[in-house]
Parts: sequence; C-alpha cells; structure tokens
Amino acid sequence: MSVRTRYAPSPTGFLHVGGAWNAFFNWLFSRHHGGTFVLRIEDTDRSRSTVEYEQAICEDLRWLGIDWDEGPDVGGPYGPYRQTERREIYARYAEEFLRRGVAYPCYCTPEELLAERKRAEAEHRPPRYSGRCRNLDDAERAKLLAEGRRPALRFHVERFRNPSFGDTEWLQEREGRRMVVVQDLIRGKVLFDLAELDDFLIVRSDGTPLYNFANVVDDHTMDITHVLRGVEHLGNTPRQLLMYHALGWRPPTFAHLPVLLGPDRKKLSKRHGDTALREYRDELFLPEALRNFFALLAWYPEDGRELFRTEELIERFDIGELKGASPVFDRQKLVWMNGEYLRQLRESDPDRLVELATAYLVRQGLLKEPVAEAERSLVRRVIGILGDRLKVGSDLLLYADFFFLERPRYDPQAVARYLAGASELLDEVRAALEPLEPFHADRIEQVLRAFAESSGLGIRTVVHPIRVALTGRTVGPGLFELMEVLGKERVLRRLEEARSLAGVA
RNA sequence: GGCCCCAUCGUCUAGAGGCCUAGGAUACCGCCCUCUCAAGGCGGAGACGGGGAUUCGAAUUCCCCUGGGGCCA
Repeated sequence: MSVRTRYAPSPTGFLHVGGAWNAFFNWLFSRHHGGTFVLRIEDTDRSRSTVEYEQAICEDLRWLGIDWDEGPDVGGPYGPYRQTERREIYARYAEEFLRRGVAYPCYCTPEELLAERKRAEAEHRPPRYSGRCRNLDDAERAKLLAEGRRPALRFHVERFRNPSFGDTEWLQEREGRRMVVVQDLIRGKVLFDLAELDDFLIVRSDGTPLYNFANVVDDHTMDITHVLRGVEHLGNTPRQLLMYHALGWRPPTFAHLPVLLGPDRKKLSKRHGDTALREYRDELFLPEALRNFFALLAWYPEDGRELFRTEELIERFDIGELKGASPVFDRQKLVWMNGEYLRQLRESDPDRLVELATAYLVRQGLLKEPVAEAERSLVRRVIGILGDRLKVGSDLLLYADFFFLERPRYDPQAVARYLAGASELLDEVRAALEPLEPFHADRIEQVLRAFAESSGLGIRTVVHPIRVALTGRTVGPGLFELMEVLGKERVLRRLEEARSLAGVA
C-alpha cells in the first residue's frame, strides 16, 4: 500500500513555524516513500476561519517548497478537502455509527453536563460522563425528544469494557486493567487506561462534528496511512483508535511529533514574537535554509554534517530516527544557516538575491516602486561588497542603509567618538580625493594610504572618521569599496556636510 | 488536580554497556588576519538533573525522585 500523509491546518491565522515544521515532516515522509501528500483544511471553527488565511497558508507552504498532491485548490479523488464541505459525509457516518450501535443519542443539555462536572469536581472525582443516556429505551427517548431536547451523539466506549473483548493488539490486559495500546513510530507502545475514558461526544446537538470524530472520518475516508502530528494529540489517539476498531476500520500508523518550543521552553506561539512563517520570508530567510534547519530539529541525518540539500533530506529521512524530545527554536542558528545559504545564492543565482534584496529594501522604505534599473544595479553592487555580512534582511539596514538615504543616519556615539574635532581631517581628505578620476576602490586606497602616511596619522586614524562621515556608523563594508559604490559626488558631499557634526563636538 | 510525553554543553545534537579524560554545530570569550564589522584560521570556557539497582564496567538497561513540556478539565 502506498503511503498517504496529510497536513490539516485550521485557517485561523497565518502558517506559523511550528505548523510549517509539522507539515514539512509529513511532506518529507511522503516524498521519501514516494507517497501522496494531502492538504486538508480544518475550517469547522467558522467564527475564526477565513478563506484569506486558507490562501495565505497555501501560499506560505508553497513558498517553503512544500507541494501537495491533493488539496482544496488542486482537487483529487478523495475530495472535498475542506471540512465545511464535508458535512454530508460526517452526517452519513454519524448515522452509520448510530446504526451499528457504536454511538448513541445523548439528550443531556450542556447545563446538565456542566452541573454534573461541577459536582464531580467538588467531590474530587474525575469528571466523567455518567452514562445516563446510554441505555434509554424508545419510549424514554421519545419523551425526552418531546421535551424539545435535541440529541447529541456519544461514542459508546463502555462496550469495550465488556470482557468478551479479548486481548488484541490495541486492547490489552495489564495488571488487571484494560489498556488501549497506541503503537507510535516515535514513542513505541503508549498505554492508556480504558477506565479513564468516558463516552465522549462525537456530534453536537446542532449536528456539527467534534474534532476527534471528524478527524477519524476524514483520515479514514481519505485513506491516510500515516498520521504524523504533534504530541499534544497523543491523548486523543486512544479515543480515535477505539472509533476505528468499533467500525472495523484499519487505523493509520501514528507518529506523534515533538512540539516546537520557544526560548522559554514553552510551546512556540505568538507571544514569542516572530512565529508566522511569512515574517521569515520577509526578513530574507530562504526557504531552502528553513527546510534544512527544520530537518535538523529533533532529527540528525549524519554525524558532523549540517548542510543538506532538500533532495538529500528526502533520501535520508527516517521517521524512526526522530527524537521524542521537544526542541527549542533557535533563531540564532537559523540566522547562521541562512547566511550560509545566502552566500551560496550569491554564487549560484545572484539575480534572485538582487530581486529579494530589492524587495526587502522597498518594504523598508529605502527604495520606491517602481525600482529603476540604476537602483537595481546599485543593489547588485551593494550585495557584492557586503559579502558574507549579509545573513538576514536587517543586515541590509545595518550595513547598507546609507546607500539608499539622502543623508546617513548618524549614530551619536560614533559621531562623538570619531568625528569630534575631525573637520580639518575631513577637509584634507576631501581635497586629496577631489582630483581623483576614475573613482575606483584601489585608487582611493592608494590616495588615502598616501595621505595617512604623509600626515603621520596612520591609516586607522584616517579611516574611522571618514567611515562615520559617509555611513553614519562604525561598522560596514570595506571603506574603499564602499566609497567607489557610493560615487565620488556623494562622497565629497558627505565629507563636506559632516563638517558641521565634526565642529559641534 | 488527572493522564501522557520528554530529560547530554545556553541552544540544536552525536552517543544504542567498554572506542567517552563525552564528539560536532551554533552562540559566547580570547588571539591571528585586518580600515571597522563580517568571514576565515587557531585556541578557550561550557553538559550526561539526583538517588538506587543490574554489571567486572553505565551517558547508554531497569526503578524511584526531581525537573521541563503537553493535553484534559
């Protein structure tokens, strides 16, 4: 049987890194096995789901390089792929559950159930459904219906307590207790005490399906063979397993992935700042870098090596090698890795890098649409002299904003430290540079070194004030290269204008 | 509170009884290179949560505790 995996996001927000990581492993797994990857939209929460978010999630997944063989937009033989469009399917299966006696109508109102739960809590009992509606006869049902009660549907867990269910792979006797056995690819056997499970709701009285039920029906009807999902769903699995077996369905193989943690070791969420995948895209992170980084979270393909092309990841990926421990998302390491990929990109596809950098600068307001060809070529040259300094978008701001500004943003500390009392020096440098033609880096260097020597100042003493005067900062690309790219006219003007700053101190 | 998962440097991890005076990467700190920063080179600091048990021998197996996380309420 060929492998079928799925990623089933709720379109209630942008795709976040945790979700993307999860989707990526599903995708990797299916690609490794030459299987099918399905995208299913779990939009039953109508109040929070929007089509805009659905589209955004699709867009972000595609950007990451994750493609799906079946899904709401591309279709497929198991559609529809949106839960809201699967109403009739759930209704049909609800009926089947009922007909086969594995579920029963429950007439209890939410108020009654809440009261019951409160009582249990007060008496320090675990809150569990009493089973009141389990064995109602037709007359009693008719009466409750006549009272105007609309029944919900409950799954009949109780029946599994019947000793006539012998030991099976999924239901075993341990120390006198009946245990539901979840066989997990990552965690091995995980046992849940059947006594802890009560008859849970599968359909609300208004007819809407609950998560566990919809999930099982979807995965079954879509022939999903492997469910790779967050470990937070592990507790749901025994209930789902019971549903599969009650109907005589073959359950999928489960693998419960660790959760992605923030620096505070709490589940990564909006609270942690940048968690939407698109924020990474907007900061000049490359999808290939993200993929590589994701793969190395909770998995390790080969000792020593850390940089892998996606094809290599697909080839090597083995779900059984996944660690069960939850990793912390370390942005610093991602930045490093992205730097490695940007460096490669500079060699392999400089045009793409220029495009990305230009778009970034536009977003930051340093360039305006439409971007002229001259500006684009300036970006190209800037990227050239930035070299390995470029690891994330913000490096463009830190090291190169002055190329795109009429006047540099002067860092007060840099000014105080290097420009104070330097107006004479700036004048002399300007005079020395004035006649220089052409204005090339190697010639500039010659002139400045000669000046430094003849004035007895030394190159360091000369370079720093000039750098601050031209860029506003103490850090940045090589000074001579930067001056060439900035151009003679702007260099001379900024040296002149910086005199005012030099005088003040 | 109940149930479940997890546990090696700050972080990602290697390690599946002797190869471990615990390896790599990243981050950090020095030095070198150098016009600054970055990159690069060299070096440094930095971990098996605790306690039992098994064994000639445990990071590696088992148990308990602790800690972290998640889910349910």
